[in-house]
Amino acid sequence: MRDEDKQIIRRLGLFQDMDAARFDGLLNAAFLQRFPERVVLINEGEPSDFLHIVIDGMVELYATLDGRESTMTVLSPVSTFILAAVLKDAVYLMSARTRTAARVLMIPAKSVRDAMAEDDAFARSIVDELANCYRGVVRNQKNLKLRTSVERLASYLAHQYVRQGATGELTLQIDKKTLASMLGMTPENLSRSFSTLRRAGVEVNGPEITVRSLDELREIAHHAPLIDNFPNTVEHQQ
Amino acid sequence: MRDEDKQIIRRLGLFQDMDAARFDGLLNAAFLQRFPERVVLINEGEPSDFLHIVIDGMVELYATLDGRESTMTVLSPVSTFILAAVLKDAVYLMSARTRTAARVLMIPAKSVRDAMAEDDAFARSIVDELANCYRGVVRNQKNLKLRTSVERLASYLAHQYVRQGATGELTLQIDKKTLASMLGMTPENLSRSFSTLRRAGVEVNGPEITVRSLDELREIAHHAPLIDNFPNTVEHQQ
DNA sequence: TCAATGTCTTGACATTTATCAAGGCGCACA
DNA sequence: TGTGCGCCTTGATAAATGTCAAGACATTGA
Repeated sequence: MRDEDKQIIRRLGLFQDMDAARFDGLLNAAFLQRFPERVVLINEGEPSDFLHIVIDGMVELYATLDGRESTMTVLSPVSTFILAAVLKDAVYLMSARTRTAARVLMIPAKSVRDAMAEDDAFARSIVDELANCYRGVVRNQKNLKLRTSVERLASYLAHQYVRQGATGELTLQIDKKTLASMLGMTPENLSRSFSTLRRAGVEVNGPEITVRSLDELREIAHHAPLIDNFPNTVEHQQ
Repeated sequence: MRDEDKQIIRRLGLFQDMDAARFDGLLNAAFLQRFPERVVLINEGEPSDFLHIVIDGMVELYATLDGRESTMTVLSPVSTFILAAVLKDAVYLMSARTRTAARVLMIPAKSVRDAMAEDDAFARSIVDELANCYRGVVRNQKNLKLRTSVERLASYLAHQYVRQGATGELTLQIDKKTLASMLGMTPENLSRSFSTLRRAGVEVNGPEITVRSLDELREIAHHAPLIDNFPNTVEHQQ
């Protein structure tokens, strides 16, 4: 494992207060895997063997019920996922697969639990991380229950607009089918939602989106800090 | 505060490993409030002043966006809520109000944070509690995204069926308007979903429900342990 | 006792969302 | 250079869900 990657991980809120020797020990037990796109990393229902950290590439968390499937979120670097399952030594509630070629750090679950048991500072960092994740899911659920699908799309675009530098142009990081599922609608519906937003100054060219006015988008979305503001760089996580 | 109530709280997973003296200190700083029904305890957006614990009665957590409102969950004793906001010293993401007359223990947020900073066992109990809550919300989100409204109702009834002793009879603990909102539908829709379930042996008499067969309900709901099983007695919490 | 109120249900209808089918487009690959 | 394939869009239609209005019923309080 490259020292550069080690530094990236060390800088994560989860690890930065950890005892140095223990951090090294944890990473020694871990391994950095390279995966091609569309590889399933985790199946829901399986026991949690590893804490995963996306170092590079994009990873989708999704869930299934009978034949159905729904994208819960898409993670970009650097994000941990399935922390809660690892801590509880429980089965995964979501599945995960790569969307692009990706590098994923996998830390044995037992090592994480042991580190938490021994390192008080690490235990407190975990509290902070979990609290963040928890609040992320709550925001997500509010988004789902309080907004229509067009509003969710507008809110998503407004979020990406800011995240990608507020230039008025943004690129969808994920394909539209996955985006649709993440926003809780069908691909056909997403297409139609985009057309609805055209009259609000949203132009679509494949994955390239032009936005006339952030405020207009936010008005449509009924922008609300208690749903849309992401306090840290932390994205949605399991 | 009655010693009996103290014992109840002490037995919660969150507090049972805590240093005894610190537990007493925490409770001394706290106060047990009695509220009539329909009293707003918390408004979303306000800074988190207290960790709340429902000792008696029912408390609804809900969220709003512009004029809209949605019930996130309804808590019964003994449940903590808004733990994450307290730990992060952040604003509440949800509002709370009593549904019945209720007794609520309120522990000053700063006391909780101080206790976590000083008591390592308490910090680890918090990790466990947050991980539980987190997984609860994830299950909830899967429920919302993967099931139709009739299926969500069937799943709710199946859950209550078991929870209330699997006698074939159960009583709705909350009014139907709130239940509808919690399940993500309108009251009218809930009524119609109940009629749909009639052909599956569900009889409704006001809040009294008779269920012919749990399996039948579960089949309709597409029962799945990874959504519906509640590992501990812990109910949904913030 | 009766009016007033709130809850729940039902019907008619509108809107939203999903499904099915077809076709355009770009891209990989033979 | 096709040719197939996957992705996306569009149209037609169906299903699910929401809205509005009315009425039944129980509860409360004057």
